[in-house]
Amino acid sequence: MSPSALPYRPHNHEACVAQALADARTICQQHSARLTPTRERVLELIWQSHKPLGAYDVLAVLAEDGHNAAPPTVYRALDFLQQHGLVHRIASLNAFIGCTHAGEAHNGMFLICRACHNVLELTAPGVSSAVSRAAAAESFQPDDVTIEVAGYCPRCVSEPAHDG
Amino acid sequence: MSPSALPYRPHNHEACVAQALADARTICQQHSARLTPTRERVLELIWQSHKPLGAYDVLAVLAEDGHNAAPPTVYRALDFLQQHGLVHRIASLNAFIGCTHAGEAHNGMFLICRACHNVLELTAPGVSSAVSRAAAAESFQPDDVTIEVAGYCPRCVSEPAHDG
DNA sequence: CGAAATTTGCAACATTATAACATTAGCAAA
DNA sequence: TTTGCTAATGTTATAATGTTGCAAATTTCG
Ligand SMILES: [Zn+2]
Ligand SMILES: [Zn+2]
Ligand SMILES: [Zn+2]
Ligand SMILES: [Zn+2]
Repeated sequence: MSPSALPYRPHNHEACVAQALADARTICQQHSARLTPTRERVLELIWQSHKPLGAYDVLAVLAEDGHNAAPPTVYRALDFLQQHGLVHRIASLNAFIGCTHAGEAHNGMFLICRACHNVLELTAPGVSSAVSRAAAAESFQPDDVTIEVAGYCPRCVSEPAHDG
Repeated sequence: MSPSALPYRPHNHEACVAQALADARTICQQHSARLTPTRERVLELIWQSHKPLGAYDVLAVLAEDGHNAAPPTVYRALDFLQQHGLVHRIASLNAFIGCTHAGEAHNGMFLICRACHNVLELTAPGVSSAVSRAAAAESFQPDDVTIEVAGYCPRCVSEPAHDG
């Protein structure tokens, strides 16, 4: 494994974005869903960093684009992207982040840095199975699992803060 | 263990409330914190059922009480109660629920029924340790862990819905 | 008591999200 | 090509949730 996951180290982030957009096109085609210009632009904005973006942040950038959009436009695009597994909503932040496992069946777990605000999405099989067992012990049938861990990323535990 | 956890079966719920309030008094005393009438009333309202209650729901009941409260009153009371481990906020619902492990060190995991809206708080050591391991594998230092599982409770998997 | 700290009241405001309805774009059958 | 259908978008307004700032009241403690 890498010494440090993507969000925490310098990398060619344009490649992240390009890959995400390419994956999105493929997935939407497979789903017979239309990745319209607005939807694609919103996805691109969400991917502009590894930090989650609020719906109104997206809205503001669209406004800079000259796209005179209202809140429903953004929320609809985000709903669409969520539906097709391209973005996740982080409940504890009321914000959205690009899915790094689009297309794969996965149960995301999010590591949210309180200092630099980067978010790392993990697939943690051990966690998923532990949750399933705990739910099963109560005869509870899980449908959707939210796991969000706030704390400090490897870079920020040592140094004060990184906005990278 | 019981065949079915408390929220899912008929029980003397007044006893739940009374116990919660008694525990709260003890805990606040230990913390040298003041469980003022407003705070106690809010805690009682949160405990009125095993379903989470929104801040504005609390506000509405206070209004019925004749207590002319504004949002900050409720949010401050809720903040206080959270601070002392007496209630939890459910991020995926923007709502609050009484803590069933007040006073004990614990990492809550919440089973949220989509049909009857009851919430069961569990202490799941297996889950906590799996989360810790997953975070450690990324050199991430966890601070606060949110685990919320939406799905169907034992009663609602079979029958259409229970409001109990 | 009287100063300091905590708690509350209150008004305004900020942020996040949805409802309702009109309009337009994409696509296929007549 | 025209018609008719569905999905997508535009538009306006509003709902729901949460915060800031300051003044007044209450409690604590010397
Ligand atoms: Zn990147
Ligand atoms: Zn960080
Ligand atoms: Zn009960
Ligand atoms: Zn249920």
